Amino acid sequence: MNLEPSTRESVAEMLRTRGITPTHQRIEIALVLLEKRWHPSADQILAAVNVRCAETSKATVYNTLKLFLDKGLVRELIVDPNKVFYDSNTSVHHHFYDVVSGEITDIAAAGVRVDGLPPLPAGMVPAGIDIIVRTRPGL
Amino acid sequence: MNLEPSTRESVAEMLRTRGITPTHQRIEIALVLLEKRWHPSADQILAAVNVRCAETSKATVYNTLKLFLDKGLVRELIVDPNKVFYDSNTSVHHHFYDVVSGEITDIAAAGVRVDGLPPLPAGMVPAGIDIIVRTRPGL
DNA sequence: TTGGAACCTGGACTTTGTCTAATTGGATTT
DNA sequence: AAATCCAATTAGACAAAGTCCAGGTTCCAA
Ligand SMILES: [Mn+2]
Ligand SMILES: [Mn+2]
Ligand SMILES: [Zn+2]
Ligand SMILES: [Zn+2]
Repeated sequence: MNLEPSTRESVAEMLRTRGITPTHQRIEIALVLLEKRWHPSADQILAAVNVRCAETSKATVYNTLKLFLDKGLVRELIVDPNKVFYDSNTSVHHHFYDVVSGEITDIAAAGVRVDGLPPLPAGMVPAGIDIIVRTRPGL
Repeated sequence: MNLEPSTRESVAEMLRTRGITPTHQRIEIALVLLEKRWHPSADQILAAVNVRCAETSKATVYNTLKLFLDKGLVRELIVDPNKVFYDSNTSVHHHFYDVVSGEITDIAAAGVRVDGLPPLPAGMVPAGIDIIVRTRPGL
């Protein structure tokens, strides 16, 4: 997903492009995911979608996130033992993770090079490399 | 933790070295963690410790894992959305993760080089780099 | 022998996420 | 416009992983 000025209509169009019927709830969730560069959990998304009044259910948030994941609109970040975070930036990149505050920051993939990895286990095909640089507030 | 022929006594000694009073349960759990090169979840550890008869409780397994983690005997692997895995190999290394079977394989750190990472966010200090190479059974 | 500290335990509880059966709503047909 | 249909949504029950606590056990030192 790209970070551009997102009107409800442009988001609907983008969903259609990817073969997703743009319902009210799906548009709201997509808007929340795109509204800024962040890495929200399902809970945060639910809360953000329902700031004004409850219009979307927990089940729909989970259903929609799984749908978006499936259609490649969103990426899961497994970084915290307690919850999954969602990343609307689907281009290849990596993350800083502040183990104290839980804050996540993007690392652009351009320039990052990993050398010397051994060959994959027999019969395996690559499905992505995650680099997580864990950090802590300085001494 | 090191992978050596582990008698109950040698494990007890090792725990003492790290300032951990070696109780029956803690020794059993350490033995399970060391018995082979694997990356068990808390559940698997509980099961393994209790193969013969139930001698250790869930609470103790979680308490002990947290204690071991604290004392640097064990490392957490955050790789699966559903459960934490524990790694008795505390030397710096990385992992293959088969997203289908869930199998985890070590990648020796020797030879792996990461270049071009941006500077850490202001005021942050490094707390470790995790590289997870996700794989899938071939086409 | 007794007192205390550390340790262990069952089970209640919390959090995150899944599932299902019932309902809604919007497009399509008539 | 009314009826129809089906995908999407929903409340709430459920499941899995993990935490917490109050009471019980063990062990050691005095
Ligand atoms: Mn958890
Ligand atoms: Mn979960
Ligand atoms: Zn990101
Ligand atoms: Zn490992």
